[in-house]
Amino acid sequence: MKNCDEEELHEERLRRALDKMPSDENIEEMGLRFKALSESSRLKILLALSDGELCVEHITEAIGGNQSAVSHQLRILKDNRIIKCRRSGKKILYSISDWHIMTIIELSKEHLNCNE
Amino acid sequence: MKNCDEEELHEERLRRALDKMPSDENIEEMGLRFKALSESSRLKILLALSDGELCVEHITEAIGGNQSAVSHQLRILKDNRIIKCRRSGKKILYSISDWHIMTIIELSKEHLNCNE
DNA sequence: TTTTAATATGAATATGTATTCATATGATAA
DNA sequence: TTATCATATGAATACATATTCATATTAAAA
Repeated sequence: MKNCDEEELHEERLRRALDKMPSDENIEEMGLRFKALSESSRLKILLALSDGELCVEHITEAIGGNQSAVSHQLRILKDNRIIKCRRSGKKILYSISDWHIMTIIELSKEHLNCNE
Repeated sequence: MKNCDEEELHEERLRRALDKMPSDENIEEMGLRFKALSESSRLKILLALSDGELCVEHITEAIGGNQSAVSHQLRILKDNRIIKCRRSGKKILYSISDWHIMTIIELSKEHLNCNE
């Protein structure tokens, strides 16, 4: 009966998919990166930094909300090595360190604007 | 003093970044998409489906865990219009509907494997 | 029509996460 | 050294999310 062929096709597909499935560890890490991009405030921070480094005050100004919340989000992005920081006088300047991530954000931005 | 120029440079940068900042609504939507990719089980489901449609039983087999958990995650992916489904006999076959998302996952997979 | 197979759903629980407030830190300026 | 400015941190709260278990749904088979 027809279902048997389909069944075999699907099993074959499943095998292929499992073969090229990344390790649990890698999948976990991919998930963590996407999670870092899953909150509006963090996305805004990254978009604000895409033209170059900014101090916390300016970042706070750019995304609205209070300074403490921004600092907490900056920490998450830094812990994920998506941004880095350096001191300059009294200010701490943050900047993008992982440009792969920015590529992904740009891609996603394009898809959103052009295709939906 | 040197800090003044830097200050102006940064204000200018901030202005430029804000100018090309997507709307809150768009940023929100980007965040939602990334959130859908932020859990290992969902990523695994999408990777498993990247070779073609599969029924829930096979998906469950592919990612481990129990059927109910998989159904819940399938629902989230479907609500986000990342996957779709159709019935075939007794089975419900799920498949990718948003190939943009798969491009993003592939990109992220490459970055993970090659550059870190 | 009744039974069975495959999947979906709801409630409960546990865990994770963002935000706020108050305060600590740490470098600089006085 | 002391005071001040910019940022970071911790605790508390409120909200979101994943997972499990038990059960509902629905199409197909008997």
